Amino acid sequence: MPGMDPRRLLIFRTVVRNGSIGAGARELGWTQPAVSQHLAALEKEVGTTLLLRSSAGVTPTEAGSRLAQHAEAIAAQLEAATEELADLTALRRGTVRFGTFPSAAAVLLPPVLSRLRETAPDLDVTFEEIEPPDAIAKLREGELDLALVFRYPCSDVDAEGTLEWSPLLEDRVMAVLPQDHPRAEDPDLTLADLAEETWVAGCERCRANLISSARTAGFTPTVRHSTDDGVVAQRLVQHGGGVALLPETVLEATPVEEVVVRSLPGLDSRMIGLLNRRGAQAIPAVAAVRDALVAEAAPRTSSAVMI
Amino acid sequence: MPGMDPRRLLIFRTVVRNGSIGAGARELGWTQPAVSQHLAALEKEVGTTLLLRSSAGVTPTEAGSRLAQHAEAIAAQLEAATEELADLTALRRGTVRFGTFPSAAAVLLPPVLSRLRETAPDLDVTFEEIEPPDAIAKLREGELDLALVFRYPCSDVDAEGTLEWSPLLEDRVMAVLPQDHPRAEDPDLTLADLAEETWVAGCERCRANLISSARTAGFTPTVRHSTDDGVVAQRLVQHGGGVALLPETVLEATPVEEVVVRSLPGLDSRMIGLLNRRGAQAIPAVAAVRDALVAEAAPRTSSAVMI
DNA sequence: CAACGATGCCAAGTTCTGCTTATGACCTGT
DNA sequence: ACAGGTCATAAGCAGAACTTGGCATCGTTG
Repeated sequence: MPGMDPRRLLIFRTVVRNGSIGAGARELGWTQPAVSQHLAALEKEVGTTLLLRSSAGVTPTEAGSRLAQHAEAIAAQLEAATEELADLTALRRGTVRFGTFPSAAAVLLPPVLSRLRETAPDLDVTFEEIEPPDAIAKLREGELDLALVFRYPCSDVDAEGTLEWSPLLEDRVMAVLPQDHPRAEDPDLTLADLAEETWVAGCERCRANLISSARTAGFTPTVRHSTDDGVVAQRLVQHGGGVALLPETVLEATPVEEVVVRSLPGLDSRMIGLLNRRGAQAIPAVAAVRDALVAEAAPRTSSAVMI
Repeated sequence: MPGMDPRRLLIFRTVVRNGSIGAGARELGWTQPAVSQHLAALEKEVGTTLLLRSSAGVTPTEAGSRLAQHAEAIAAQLEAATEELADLTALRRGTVRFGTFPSAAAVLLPPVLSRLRETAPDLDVTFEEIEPPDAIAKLREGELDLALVFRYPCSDVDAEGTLEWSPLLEDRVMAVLPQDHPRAEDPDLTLADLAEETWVAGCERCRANLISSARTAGFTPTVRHSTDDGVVAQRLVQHGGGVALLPETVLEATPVEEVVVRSLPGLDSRMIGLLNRRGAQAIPAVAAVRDALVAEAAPRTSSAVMI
């Protein structure tokens, strides 16, 4: 770090621009001796006379004019910095790197983006489909600003730690049966009644939820197929591949007519929410995206948790 | 003036470069809370969160990284400024605008310039022939850094005021007679003996000196010709145009064989010296030129006045 | 799993920077 | 000669800012 106080450099600049110490002091809102002392200190710091004093004011020496030029450049840089920061805080600029899990990408994201185009037109939102575990990693490494993730009650509280979790809405898990299933329309159907079925499991974490739910219902599911694609899962069910548990948003995003969707007692919901590094909510651009998401999620479920 | 303390900006920069507040503090030679407080103040000043804190250190927000970039630019500018100043004080750079009166330009200047080429090869000396009165004006206006001027004892102390005078050497005034002058070789010749002669006067100030000297010798000279060119004056004397008073340096610079040069009692000397704005001696480049001139002038006369 | 080491923040105390007021010197112009 | 401009210096005081000490949190390690 150079041994020159940059504040004094700026003071020096205003003095040079004004042609006299007193005038510079007035512009700074200070008294003349204050500025005079600063200039003396600056000259001591740089070890050279910068100004020739006379009763008519001051004129810079050669070293003084060169230094004043540098000071001008620094002042301009400061000006630019404050302006850029103002733009960032006023959302006239800013980028948010946003990651969401696939099914939310289909359902929630488009309206949110269009909402943002209105409220913060100059905000750049770069968006990425990403599974929750990877999202957590990327958030930690600072490669992502905000992530829309889901979590099942059974899942450990994750390694939150430095991350911040804001629940958005509850995504009910539904049972999906083939149309010709004998109890497809049975109003008294429970999860335990499906103990002997073969199952189509979803992604790894959805499968964990299936197993957890089944355990509390008293059985261990026989998993025949595994896919994290909602359509594939439903088609498998449709064609007799088994039964499945799928979240409501997935079923809403990619409805398949030829299957029966049932809400069963004892099925958990998964929570959909936002994840970000602790403190990132303070970043205006991030907050803007969060607000848009909250506004979009609110009407979707009465049990939505506001933040 | 932007409302952001540039020192804090530099502190912020070192913290970002180090990845943690503590490490930044160590580099600055401070304690961690000191830096922490500065960062908090900076964030308050700009109204935005700049760093995301974690137990692993800090990572800049978007605003933080942009600001850090500006801070880098400012630091570089400061670095460049200190370097340039160091060059100026070390005489690795620098320009001196130097003015001298004509006859000195011929005699003193060439050796001085060659001397400077050795001691300060990267020093720019721009040189200008200028009469003392004009030199004073240009010094006042800051268009000249240093001037070599002469002054006669009779001349008022000039309007020194804000200017600084350093005597260099004494320039004796000599009488110039035609070779066929009846008393050309008379060892007892005095100025009073030339009362009835007609005179060739020099420049305005030299003429003033002639009149002043003549008055103390008891007569008023009859001036027939006037010229500020030393050669012309001597030629006029040679061809019977009259007698003249000319400074030694002029006679030395432009010797004319066919005249007789006499040192007479009661003739004043003119002082040759340096003039500069008060305080300009502190400028290294100016001091270098002055030193070279002093070194050059010293052997020329035993009565040289050192500074 | 507990302890350690790293990170950060906060509160309180003390040092010292830095601003003000007051004064004096100097040059300029009337 | 004096009034009005410039700047420097000295003394005093307030607030900034650095330090010390204590604590919370997180990640790692034995």
